[in-house]
Amino acid sequence: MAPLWFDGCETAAHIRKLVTESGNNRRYMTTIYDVSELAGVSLATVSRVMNKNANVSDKTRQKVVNAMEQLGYRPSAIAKGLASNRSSSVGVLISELHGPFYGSMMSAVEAELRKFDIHAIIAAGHSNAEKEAESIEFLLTRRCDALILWVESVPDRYLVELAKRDTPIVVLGRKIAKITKNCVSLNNEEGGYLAARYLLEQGHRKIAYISGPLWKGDTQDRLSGHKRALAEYGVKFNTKLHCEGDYREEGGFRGMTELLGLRNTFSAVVCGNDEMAAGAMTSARDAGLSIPEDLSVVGFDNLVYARYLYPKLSTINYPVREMAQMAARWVLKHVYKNQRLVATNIFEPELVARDSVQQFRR
Amino acid sequence: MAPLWFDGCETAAHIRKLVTESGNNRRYMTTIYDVSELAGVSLATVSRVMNKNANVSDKTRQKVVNAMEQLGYRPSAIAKGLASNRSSSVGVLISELHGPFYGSMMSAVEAELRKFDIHAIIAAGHSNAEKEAESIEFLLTRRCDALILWVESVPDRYLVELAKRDTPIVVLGRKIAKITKNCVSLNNEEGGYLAARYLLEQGHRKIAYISGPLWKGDTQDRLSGHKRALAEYGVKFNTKLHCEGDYREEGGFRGMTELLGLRNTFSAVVCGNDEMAAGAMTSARDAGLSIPEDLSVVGFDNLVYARYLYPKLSTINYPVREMAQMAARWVLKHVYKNQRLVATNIFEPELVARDSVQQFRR
DNA sequence: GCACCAAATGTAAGCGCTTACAAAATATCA
DNA sequence: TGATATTTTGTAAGCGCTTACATTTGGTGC
Repeated sequence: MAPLWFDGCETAAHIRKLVTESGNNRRYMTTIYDVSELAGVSLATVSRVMNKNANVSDKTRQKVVNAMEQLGYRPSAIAKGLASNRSSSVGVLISELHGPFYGSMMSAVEAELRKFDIHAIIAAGHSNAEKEAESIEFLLTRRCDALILWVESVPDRYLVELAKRDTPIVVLGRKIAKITKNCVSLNNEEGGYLAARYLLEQGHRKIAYISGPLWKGDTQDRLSGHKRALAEYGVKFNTKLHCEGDYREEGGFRGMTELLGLRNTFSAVVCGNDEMAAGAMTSARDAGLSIPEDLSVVGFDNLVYARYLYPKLSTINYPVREMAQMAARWVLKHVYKNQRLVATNIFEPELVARDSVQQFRR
Repeated sequence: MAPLWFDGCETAAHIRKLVTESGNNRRYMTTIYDVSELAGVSLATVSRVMNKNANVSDKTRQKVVNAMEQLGYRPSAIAKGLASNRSSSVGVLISELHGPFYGSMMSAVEAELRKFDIHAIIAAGHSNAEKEAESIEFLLTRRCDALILWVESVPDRYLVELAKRDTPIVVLGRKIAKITKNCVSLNNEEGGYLAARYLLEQGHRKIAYISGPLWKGDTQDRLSGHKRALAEYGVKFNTKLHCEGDYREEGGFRGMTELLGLRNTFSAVVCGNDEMAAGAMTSARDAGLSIPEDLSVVGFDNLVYARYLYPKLSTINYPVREMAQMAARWVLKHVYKNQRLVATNIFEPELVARDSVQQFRR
């Protein structure tokens, strides 16, 4: 019969017994303690062989490795994190978990970090200040060693404050004056400029514009680049040809439908991003227009599938993958002291000319 | 002068002092201990107010909440996990972090879990047995409370064994005989059947097929559904019209190019998924064919962007979101004891007829 | 053989929480 | 009012690791 304290006092040690003795159902995973016991060494030694670093004789190491194998031991990242004050994970905040743009970003960050056995903990901000802040809180709670943030709604000062706290951050896709060193961003103004200039060069003068939501920084930047190009060619920006979208296919579709409904004449349209371009093209075609014969269109982002659209979409390349990789490297360097060179903070967009734009002929 | 042990002995208590006294750089986040001290209550009480459950008087609760606020306290999920043997996280393994299909899946799982404050820890398996197993190990290491797995390469028996261990699993998109209760899958055979039958109904007889990789289970199932439909219409499956793809746009492009190069005649093609359909359409158009006039095409998956392709793609609906949600609910029910009903294990595909298929006329 | 040193191993305290149990405070009722 | 039941609070022992420091072991050179 078990001693009196046996019932109430469920320490891991007892559970160990229960599990082995009776197939008890309580969840219990092998610990470093089990390993040390089986191998006949101390906890510290087991810890040493796990972390590869310290001096352990081959004989001992072998004993430990065998014991681990035999027990199917899996170290607990949780316990390790608590003891070492390092979680070996970095928080990644993006707007949505789906969507080609964020997908590439996430994928690139993850790939870069994983090379160094760092894990990305991913959260979605849904382009909403409250949810963004909440997700950041969450990541902090998870004790990430650093944060890579693609945030659209939270104000600059919030990020500036955040940067002062214990967890290093890098802000992606946004340039904030007081913490430029923590920012990796794109020259959106130039992108907007390139798109418009391309159309102007092809002879277009009546150019419609389906922008992203106007409250977003990148929307504003692209728009002002757009205007700069127009001005350069002496074309006045016509607000009737401007329509606010949502950076999604639906928005592009609706935008084009609206633009067409107004009986404006325009020979080309630039869209705030490729997804909207896809939607806009569908709408234009529904209205009986052919692209690019009746309407030229240029997008922004150069998503993987831009070249599978019909006609293949001319667009502005957004080097997301490179930027995401850069963010990851920043973290690797500054947080994990991996000495990689970090060079660029601001990336430049490029025009990718494909088949959706035609020279203007009247 | 500080006592002798002060230098070498960096306990959190000392760091607390160092940080406050000298702005020392060591990372230190406020702990439950700081809160309890400021509020003038015990650790247990603070823990109680955090977990909302137990009996705490309003007065005390308020003191604690104030202290937390004042200190900017953020509980450590790591410490909590260690102490409670629950990480409040479930591991999600998918093939790729990018791509519209997995994006939807991930997004749906995350949304469902988040309602209950459970976090998804996401990992990629890259359709490669070794990496899949490695990722599973990783998630186990992270002490996830459950695993939701979309795995393609790891053998059935591996999963059967895994299911016996301490961490509950649910397998998505794959049906495994010995653990059907843990599986949420699609009737792929029926999907393949529906796609082919649709074409046959429209009068097509020479039907090409660009499948996914043949080693994948779903590829096989769809293919056999395809053959079943052909047989029903007395059409012989022509291996010369079959081409193995990779479920990606590139594969569809290459597949179609190859098919066309062989100078076969066929009036329609069914593609293993929408991404390949997009690639195939591009290739066909490059070869001067119009769709659907010269070639009808049907896809599989019904990705969000399928209806933005040109022409709008006819395809088979794969209810990923619903399935992902179901997997999440399974976990919520069985692991977190949230009493939601779980009904379906096998989902049925449906034909979505749009514009990429035309009645056959010779 | 012995002193000495480096390498190998062990000891034990601590990471920030949870939780069983004990103790104290308050409410309830005769 | 005091005895008892109930609610609120505190105490302290873990959770599975890391790591500073102490101790042991096994070579060296003389």
